[in-house]
Amino acid sequence: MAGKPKYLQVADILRREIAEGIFRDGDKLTTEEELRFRFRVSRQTVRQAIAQLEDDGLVDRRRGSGTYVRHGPRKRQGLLRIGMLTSYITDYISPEILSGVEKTLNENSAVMVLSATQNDPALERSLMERLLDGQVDGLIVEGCRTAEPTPNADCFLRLAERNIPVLFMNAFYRELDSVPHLVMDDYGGGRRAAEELVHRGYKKLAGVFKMDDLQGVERARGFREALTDLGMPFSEDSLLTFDTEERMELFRSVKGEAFLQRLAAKEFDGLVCYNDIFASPVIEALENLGVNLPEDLGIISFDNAQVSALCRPALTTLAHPKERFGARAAEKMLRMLEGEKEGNESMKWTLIERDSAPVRKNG
Amino acid sequence: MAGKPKYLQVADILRREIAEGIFRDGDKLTTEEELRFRFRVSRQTVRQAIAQLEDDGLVDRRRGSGTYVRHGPRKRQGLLRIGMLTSYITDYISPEILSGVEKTLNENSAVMVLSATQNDPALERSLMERLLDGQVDGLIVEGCRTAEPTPNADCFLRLAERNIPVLFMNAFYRELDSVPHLVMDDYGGGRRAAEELVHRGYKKLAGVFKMDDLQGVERARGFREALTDLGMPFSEDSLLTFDTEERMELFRSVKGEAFLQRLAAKEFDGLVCYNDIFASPVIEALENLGVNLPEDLGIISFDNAQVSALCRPALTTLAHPKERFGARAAEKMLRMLEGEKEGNESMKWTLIERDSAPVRKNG
DNA sequence: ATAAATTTGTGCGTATGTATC
DNA sequence: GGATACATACGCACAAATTTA
Repeated sequence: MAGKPKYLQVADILRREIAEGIFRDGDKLTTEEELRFRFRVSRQTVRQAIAQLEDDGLVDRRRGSGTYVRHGPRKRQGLLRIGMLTSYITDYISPEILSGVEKTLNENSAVMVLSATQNDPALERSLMERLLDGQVDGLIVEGCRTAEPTPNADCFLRLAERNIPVLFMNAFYRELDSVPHLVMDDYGGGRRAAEELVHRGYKKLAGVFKMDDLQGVERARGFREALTDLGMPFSEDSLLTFDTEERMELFRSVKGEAFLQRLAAKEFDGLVCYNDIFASPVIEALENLGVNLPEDLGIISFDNAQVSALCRPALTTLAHPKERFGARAAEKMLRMLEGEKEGNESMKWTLIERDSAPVRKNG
Repeated sequence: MAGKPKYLQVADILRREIAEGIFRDGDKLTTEEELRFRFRVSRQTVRQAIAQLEDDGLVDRRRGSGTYVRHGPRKRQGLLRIGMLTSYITDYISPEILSGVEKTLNENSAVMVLSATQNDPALERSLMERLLDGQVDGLIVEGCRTAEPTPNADCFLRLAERNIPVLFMNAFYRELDSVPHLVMDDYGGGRRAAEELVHRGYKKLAGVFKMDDLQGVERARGFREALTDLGMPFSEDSLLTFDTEERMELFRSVKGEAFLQRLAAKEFDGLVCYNDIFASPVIEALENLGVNLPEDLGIISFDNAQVSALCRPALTTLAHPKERFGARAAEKMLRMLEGEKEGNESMKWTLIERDSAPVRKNG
C-alpha cells in the first residue's frame, strides 16, 4: 500500500518495538510462526524481515532455539569497527591520543575509523550519519563546542537505539547525561594552575581560555574559584576568552593585542594559559614587546604538547596523559562492547616543571 | 553431499569463476534462470547464492537488467571505506599527512580506517588480514622496511584479486611494481641537500641516513652521487647509517657517539640529516659538546616538521608537502576506485631557508 | 536417557510486480 | 507494447539444532 514492500514494513515495526524495549534484555523475539499470523504474511516474508534486523545486528538467530533480541551490544564476527570523531587530527595532542586508541584497539582485534569534525557541529552531524551508514560497532567522540547544547542529540540517541555504544572523550555534551565520558579534570586543573602560581609568589594572575568547549569553561571556573578561595584579587577583566574561530588570529585581533599590551605593561605577573599551543605565540609576542620571561611574567599552561619543551623559556605545564588517555578511552569502549556499563571518569593532570614559572623572588 | 548447503556450494563456484576472470569486465553474470538449469536448483537457491556474492561486493544486481560482475572496483552504496596503514601515527609528519587524507576522503563521502604498522612487517601482515576482513574498498599503505623485499607480497596480491586497489605512500616495495605509488623525490632531495651545502661553501659533508626504508636509501644515494658529480671528496665513512630499532638510542650508542665526536672535532663542516626529528637531537648533542652552530657545522635536513622551526638554530630543511601529499594520495585512491589506472608519482621538495645552513664565509 | 515438540535453516514451485531494454 | 530479468510474496516440505516432556 505504502509502496514499501511488506518485509520492510514488518522489519520497521519490529525495529521500533525493539527500540522501545518491548522485548526484554536477551529475550526471545516472537516466533516466525507467530509473526506470520500477526502480520498475515508468509513465513518467507517474516524471515526476510528478520534478516534485515540481523544485518543491523539487532537480533541473533539460533536454529532450534529462537531469534533473540540483542539488548546487550552485538558480537560481531571477530572484527570490531570503532568510529573515532576527533576535533582535529594534527592539532594539540590529538596524534598521541589517537595513537593510544589505535594501539589498544588493534591489540583487541578492532580497527579505528577516523574522522575529524573540525570542531564544527554540522560536520559532526554529517560524519555521524556517514559512520552510522558505515556500520561501526562503537563510537568515541570528542564533543565539539560543548559549552553549548548540541544540535546533534538526535543522532546520538539513534545510536543508542541501535545498541551502538558511545563514549565522549575530552569534552561531552552536558544534556546527554546517559552517555558516558572520559575527560580530564579540567576544573581541578584550572585550580591547580592558579594555586601553583600563587604558591610560587605570583600576585596578580591573568588567564587565557577558550570558551566554546567545556574544557576551557571548566578550567576558567577552577582558575576563578581558586583565586577567590585564596583571597586573591580577581575580576572577569583579567580573562581573555575566545572561541575556536578566533584561535588563528587571536593575537593579531584588537582584543588579543590589547591583552598583550596589558601583560607587557606588567599589569599582571602570572598567566594561566588554555594550552601550550596558545602559550607559545604569547611568549613570542611578549618577547617581541620586550618582556623578560619568565622574570616579568610566570606562565603555566596545559597539555605538555611537544612544543612546550622547545619554547624558550620551556613551558611549565600540566601534562595530559595523551597515549594513556587514548588507551583508556579504547578500553572503556571495548568494555562497553562486552556489554558492561561504564561510568564517567576523569583523569588527573601531572605538573611538569620547566622554566616558565619559577618561584618568584619576593620583590 | 559435502554437508554444505546447495546455495553455498553454488556461491563458492561462482565466486571462484569470478576470481578466475571467466566473466569479463563489467559484464553480465549468467541469468538466474540459466543458473537454475546449470546447477539444477530452484531459482530461490540461485538467488540465495547471488545474495552472498552481493554481500561480498562481487556483483551488482540491477532489476530488469541483470546481475553484473564487478571487475572494476565496486561502487558501494555511497560510503567508501579506505584502509590506511601508516608506520606511526604520531611520529614525524604523519599527523599532517593523515589529516590531508582524511579531509579529502570525507569530501568524497569516504571514511578512513586507520592502523599503524610500527614499521614492523609482521604487524603489517596481521593488520592487512584484519582490514581485508573489515571489508575496506581500497588501501593506502606506507610500506615498512622497504629497503628489503616484503614478506607480505601475497597479501597485496590477494587484494588485487579482490579488485581492491592499493596505493603505496612515501615508501613502496620494489618488487611489487604492479602497485602504484606516491612518494617524495628522495633521490632528488638527497642531491639537492648536498648541492645546497656545497654551493654555500661547505667543503666536507657528512650524512645521517636511516637505511631500512627506501626513503633513506634513496636520499643517501642522491647525496653520494651529487658529491661525486661535483667532484667533492666522499667516502662511505662519512655516513652514519642506522635502522628503525636504533632510532631511539642512536646518539647514545657507540656508533652514534663516535660520529658525534667526529663532528665535534670538525672533521666535517656540513651535515645532511635524514629528517628533522634526527637533526634535533644532533643539534642538542653538539651544543653540549661545545660546537658552535651553525658556524662550525651547517645542517640541512628533511621534512619541515614543526620542530624544525623551534630548534636553535632553526633548521634549514627540505619541506615535505604533508597535507597536500596526503590529499594527493587520497585523490589517487579515489580515482583508482573510479576504475582509472593510476601511475607512479613523485612530489618535489621545497627548500625552507632558516638558520642552520647559512652561506659560509670563506676562511 | 530418550522421544517428542519446537524453532530456525534449506530448498522447491509458482505467481505476480516492476524496472530495463 | 513486448520481452527480459530481477524483486517480492506465498505455500509447502523436510532437515538440523535445541528445548522440553
